[in-house]
Amino acid sequence: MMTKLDTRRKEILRAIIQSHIDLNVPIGSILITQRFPFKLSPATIRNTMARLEEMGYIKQPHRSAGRIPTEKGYRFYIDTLMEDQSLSVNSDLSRELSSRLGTINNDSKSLIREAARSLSLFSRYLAIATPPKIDDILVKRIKFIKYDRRKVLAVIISDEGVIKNRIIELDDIYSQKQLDEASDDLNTKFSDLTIRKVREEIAYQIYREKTVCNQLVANLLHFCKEIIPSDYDDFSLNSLSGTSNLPDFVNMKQVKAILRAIEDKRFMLKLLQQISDSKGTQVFVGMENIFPAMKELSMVVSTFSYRKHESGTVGIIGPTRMNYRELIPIVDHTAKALTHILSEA
Amino acid sequence: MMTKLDTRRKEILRAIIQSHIDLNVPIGSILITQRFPFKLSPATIRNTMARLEEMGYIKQPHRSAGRIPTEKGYRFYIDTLMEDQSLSVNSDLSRELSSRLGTINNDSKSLIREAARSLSLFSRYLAIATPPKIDDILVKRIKFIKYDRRKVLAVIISDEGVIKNRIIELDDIYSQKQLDEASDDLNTKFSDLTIRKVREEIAYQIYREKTVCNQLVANLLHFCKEIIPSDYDDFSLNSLSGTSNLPDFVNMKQVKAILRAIEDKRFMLKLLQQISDSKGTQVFVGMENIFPAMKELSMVVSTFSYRKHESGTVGIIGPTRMNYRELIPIVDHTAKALTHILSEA
DNA sequence: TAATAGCACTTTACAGCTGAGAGTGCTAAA
DNA sequence: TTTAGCACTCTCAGCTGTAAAGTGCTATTA
Repeated sequence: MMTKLDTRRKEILRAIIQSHIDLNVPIGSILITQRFPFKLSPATIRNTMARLEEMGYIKQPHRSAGRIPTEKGYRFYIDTLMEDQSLSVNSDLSRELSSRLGTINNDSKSLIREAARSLSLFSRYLAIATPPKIDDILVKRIKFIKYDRRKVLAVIISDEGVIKNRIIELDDIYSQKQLDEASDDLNTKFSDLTIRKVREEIAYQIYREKTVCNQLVANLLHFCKEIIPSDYDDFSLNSLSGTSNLPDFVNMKQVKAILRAIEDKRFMLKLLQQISDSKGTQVFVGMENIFPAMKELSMVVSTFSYRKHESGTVGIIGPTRMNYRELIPIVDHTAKALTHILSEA
Repeated sequence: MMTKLDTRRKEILRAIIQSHIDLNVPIGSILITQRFPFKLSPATIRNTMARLEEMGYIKQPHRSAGRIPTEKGYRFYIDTLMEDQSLSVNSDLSRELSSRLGTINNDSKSLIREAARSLSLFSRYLAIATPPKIDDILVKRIKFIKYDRRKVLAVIISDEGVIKNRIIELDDIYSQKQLDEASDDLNTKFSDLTIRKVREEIAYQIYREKTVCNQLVANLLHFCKEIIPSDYDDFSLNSLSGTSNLPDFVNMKQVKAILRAIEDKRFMLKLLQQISDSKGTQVFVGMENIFPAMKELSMVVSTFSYRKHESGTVGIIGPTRMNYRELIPIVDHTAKALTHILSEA
């Protein structure tokens, strides 16, 4: 008996949430009886609603209004009530997405940016994408290219291409051959370490300078220290797309909060940390845990991986009442498509 | 007599515009007599206002409201009525700006981004910055670095550093020496041409393939064609900062319009063309000429130059009633500081 | 003759009121 | 256990009246 009651409650909760997602108004008992074939009178629905409210799944904006889902309600809906739609939508979107990403020649930056753009187009919400964490990328080679009397182009290369380059100016004039020797020296030290390790190693080498016999190498080491990037530096790579969709679903204060958050490096760092720990598509309902004043917003986000290394993130930010049933598969699929395209290149 | 009247009208027009900038309300005749020591009665002010309205410098939002400036009024104010403030403000801001830009090591991208950030901070409006047009940059050298069996890193270098790099995968295995020869070959053709010229030249060379004797060179030529950037491609470099300031001065529709415009490459292209033709700081009052639906917005924008080449732009977008007297010098000074820092590196 | 004071008129913004509509909880009956 | 009925609550849109701000016109003044 208890079980039967429970399933009914679940059904009604689902009905309320789906109705609220569709209509964006507080949902009353009569509306439910009209939209769903429960064969129950409004009064019965009301009783159940009262119970659901006690349990914290729904709430009233004010006395004598319909109910709207709480965050707990959405959470429960997403985790256990919502039926998967992944296949039906994909066939259509999948083509479109693939063709959009397919036209980009294998430049990972543009690819990630285009993924964000597509996602914002499909979802009509704000899309964000962050590139893979660079701290864990393996450094393949450090190369110095002479291109003027004293000017040298320093390039740090990983499996995935150029991580960073910078023109440096040396005190003395060196030949390309000397530079090659120096870079060989450095490469034996650093190659196949992660960027994080390289940074630590450089600091250590500089600390006990004695170990470095060659003056040029010592110089270059100091330059490397400056050039070596860190996750924290390079958030310019964040793609966000669809800011023009923003005003549709939020008020001024929220626009402000969102844009500030996204401009803010620390927020993005926090985000990355939260997400890249666990793989797959995740939903954050009501984001006040991560960033205050975003509490009426949700984020659907997924990770993609770039070759074998650490994963980047793509996702959307939208109102808490967004259509999770449609959007979760879209985000999921976008991330998978990204992983696929990036890995085959 | 006519002259005397004219100067009075000018004074009153200035008073109206400055009051409106300060208070953001329609300005009535009594308010003017209170805020300015004209020694005239409100009735006289009213008569003058009626004349100014006939002439199109001010208008009433509705019958029996105070007057607000028209675009023509702002234009006249900026061009002839506004007294320069450049020195007084600078001493303070100049330090702050220099210290902010000074901490950035000479990476032009970050520098431009930081300039936009500072500008948005100082102005409390939306700041934008576009890097120099790349079409007119001189290509210094094209270099191919082998780093795996078939994988080669192609780097296009100008005076200003790496323009573009990309990993390419060749069909055959070549030694670094072969690559060097090939790149020497290409360099004799392309070095010291502008990017635009190089693009044309590559197209021409590919067209009449016979001239190319070496198979490797022919291959690389095709890769170069893909890699060589164009102005239109690379608008990801646009910096905008202070989007969180946006909601303060515009309504939802405008937020939407602005953000869409800025995400839109074509808009930025149009902007660049309009501006980089003439040097110095310019003001666009009411921007509907450039982008429809931005008509209640103005843009103060200035150009900076990166070494001897084409200039980039920095500026702010704000409400038509922004404080031009303060902001024009700020934008102007930011552009000059950028030019200065970029040129000394 | 230019500047001013006075006055009637206009328009907006705002607060307060009202009725319709939607929804609830409770109670009594099926 | 479910349902019908009912009194009650709350919001929303629309209307009204009033105070405030500002104007243009006209008669008067220096």
